[in-house]
Parts: sequence; C-alpha cells; structure tokens
Amino acid sequence: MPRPKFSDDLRAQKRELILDAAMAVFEKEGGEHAISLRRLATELGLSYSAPYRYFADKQELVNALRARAFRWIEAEMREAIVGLSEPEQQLESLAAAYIRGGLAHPHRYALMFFALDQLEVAKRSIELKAAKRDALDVCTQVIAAGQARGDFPRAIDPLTASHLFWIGAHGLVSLQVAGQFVMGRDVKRLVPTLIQALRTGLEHADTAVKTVPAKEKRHA
Amino acid sequence: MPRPKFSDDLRAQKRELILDAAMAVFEKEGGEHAISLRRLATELGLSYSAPYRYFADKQELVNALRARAFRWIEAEMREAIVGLSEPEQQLESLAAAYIRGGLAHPHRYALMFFALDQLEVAKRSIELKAAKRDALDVCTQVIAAGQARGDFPRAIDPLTASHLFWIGAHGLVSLQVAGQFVMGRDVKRLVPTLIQALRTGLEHADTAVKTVPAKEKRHA
DNA sequence: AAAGTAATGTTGACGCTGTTACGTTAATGG
DNA sequence: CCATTAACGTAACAGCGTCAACATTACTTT
Repeated sequence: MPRPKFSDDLRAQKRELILDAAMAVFEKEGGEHAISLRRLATELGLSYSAPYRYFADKQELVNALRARAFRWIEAEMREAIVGLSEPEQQLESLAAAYIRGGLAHPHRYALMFFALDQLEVAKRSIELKAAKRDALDVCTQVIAAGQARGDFPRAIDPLTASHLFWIGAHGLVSLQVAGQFVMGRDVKRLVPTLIQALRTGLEHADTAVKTVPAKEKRHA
Repeated sequence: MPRPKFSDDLRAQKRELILDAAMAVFEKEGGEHAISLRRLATELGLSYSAPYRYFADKQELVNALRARAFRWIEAEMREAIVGLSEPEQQLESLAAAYIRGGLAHPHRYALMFFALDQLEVAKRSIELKAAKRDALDVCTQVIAAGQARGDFPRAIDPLTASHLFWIGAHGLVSLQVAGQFVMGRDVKRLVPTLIQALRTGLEHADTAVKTVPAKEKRHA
C-alpha cells in the first residue's frame, strides 16, 4: 500500500556505494578518523545525514569497512597458495603474503587489528565474525592438510597452531606498521628467521605441550 | 629582565598534574578518544584552553601519556627480574610480566602500540624514543647476559633476539587485547608454548639463517 | 617604588564533527 | 484520488580542537 521499499537490491547497492567512497577516503587520507560521514555524503552529492539511512552510526560503517579489509587479507592469502601443492611452501607463501600485504597497507591493517573501542560492535557483527573466521581458516586448512600428509607434526591441533602463526606474523607486522623500534630494513631478514623459529619450535613442541595437557578446543 | 619562567620545576609540576588528570580519565573511560582537552581543563578548574600553555596540541599530550605507558611497562619488566639470577628464569618471568601487564590494561597497551596516526609526532619526541629504548633494553640486557653466561645461543645478536621475543609477546597480547579470534582463557596455555617455540627455534636458528638467504623479496 | 615584560590564564570565535528531530517529497495500494 | 509510508533534506544541538585577542599576574630592572 505505501511507497514500497527500495528493492533491497538497490538499497544494498547504494550501501556499497557509500562504502566504496568511504574506503577511497580511508585509503587516501589514511585512518578511520579521516572519514567524516558529513564529508562523505556531500562528496557523493547527498545531504550530510543521508548515510544514516544506511548505517545506524559511524561505528557500523567503519565496521563494514573492517569486514571488507578482512575479506581482502583472506583473498591475499588464498591467492598466495594457489598452485602450490606442498604444505611447506604453502605455509611459507601464506606468511609472506600476509606480511607483505600488511606492510603495504598500514592503515588497512590497523583498521583490522587496532580497533579497541569498537569491541562490542564488532562482536555483534555477524559479517565481521564470518570474515575473520574465513581468513583464519585459510591458515588452519593449510596446517591441517600438512598434518594429514605428515609434513607437519601433530603435537598441536591446527587451530592452535594457526593462532601461533598468526601471533608471529601479526606481531611482526603490527610492530612495524606502528613504527615501533627500528627494525628498519632488517625486517625482511627477520621474517624467515621468525617463521623458521616457529616451525622448528613447534616441531619440538611436544615437550612444551607435555607440561600443558591439551584440552579440547572449539572454534567460532 | 622580564618575568622569568615559572621555575621550570613548577611548570613541569603543573604539566604532570594535567597529565595525571588525563591519565585518570584515560584509565577510567578507556581510550585516548575519551580524553577531551576541554573537559580535562574544566575538571581541573581551569579554562578550556589552558592546556595549550603546556602542550602544543592534543597529540603532544597523548604522546606524553604514551611515554608514561612505556615507562610503566619497563618498570613491570624490571620488577619481574629482580632476585632472579638465572637468565632462563629471567626471560620467562619477563615475558610473563609483559603479557600479564598488557592483558590487564588493554587501553594502556593500545596507547603504546595501536597509534598509527601519530607516527610523525612520536618520531620527534625524544622522551618517547628514550622510553621505548629503555623498555627494550630490559629484554636486550637479559638476553645479552644469558649469552655471556653461555645459557643462550649466540647465533643471533641480543637486539635481534629481543625484537623476536617482543614480536611474539606483542603478537599475543595485541591480538588478545583487540578481541581478535577466540583464544579465550586458553591464552595462558599458549604462552609457554609460544615461548618454548621461540626458544627452541632460536637455538636452531643458525640453520635457519643459512637455509634462507635474505636476498629475494619484492614488494607490491 | 615604579615600570616594563613575558609567562600564564580567560574568553570568544571558527569550523568541524556525530547525531537526532522534524519537515518535505514522491510513489504506490486501495 | 488519496492516504500511507519510505526516502531524503534541513535545522539544530552538543561537543570537539584550535587559535587569536585580551586580561592578569609576578618577577626583574631601573
């Protein structure tokens, strides 16, 4: 009877349009604080409060961007392992892609991992949680496959091992991206050392986990 | 001839007073965005632009808080190794203290490491750079001492080894603090595994640096 | 003691922000 | 034709960082 909704399709399309503009501003100016809903809207030829028809508030918009960023890093990682059949190579290429991608896009990386204020919002976003899970799954799958083939030790379950690798890669990237310490050019030389250290360490980790009996773990 | 500066002492004292108030707000409300110079000043019984007599802008104030945070983590680490003579124990206690401290104060931790926008300001702050260096030095000294005693392998110089350990600890804490993934309570069980992995990995690192000569690597 | 001067403090203003409330338009089902 | 209702625009509020102009100190020099 009334004026019908914008066929949900068009609506989502417009949402994406706003997100595109937001992402553009984000990438160019850098940082989520460079994003202004007002500026965003006026640049799109809309009134300054138009975004509120598509997003409850700024946090929701930024959160959508965050999900996009996770989709991107997932794609980077997936792309890095196509064509590689050896889990060993896959893992190495995966880590390299992750680190390279993160270092190449500091603000995007910060968007994903440097958000502390939006914790509750992020927890409620199904989309974001799914994106995160899928990204981590890339790692988990590679490790699981490697374990199945007998290339990787089975002392640690794939999920925990993925966490450990992510910790290593993220520790490196996040420190570097935030300009901490002065590892400078030597970072490149640190990467293989770090990976190797984790790899070697985990192979001997049975002694470590022996002291800490493994408890069942669930994901999600 | 003219009125001399507030005996620099008093001036610094007042500066610290403002910083105290800022730190209080920061700890209670959480996050640097909770800090408002205007609110801060009025709460101190001053006019809303008074802080500008002591800080060039908000970034400078926040940066001072950041230096404080680094001083704090340094103290935590130093305190963790007093009385311990075995480098092995020192390193373990050091890592434990770092991780415990970080997890106990997420916002303070984020203040130190999640700052991407204030990179240039941070680079110019001598005070901050000194605080960072001193914090890292705690780690470097322990490792160097351990190497001198023959407890730790000498394959990697103390500074690089410190960087690696920091990467590990920071990777863990920062992921956890930002609510990434769901390592939940099991994080504590991850800690010894991680440390063990790094320890063991570094012991075999001489093979690592050999197998992967640092010459490749292109960037996007 | 008076004057001069620079450090310190206050007020007003600018331009920006996120956000809400409210008025306006337009399209469709009855 | 018209009422209903989504979509959109405008006005307004409260807050922010920041600066410039002004007032107030309090000390040093004469």
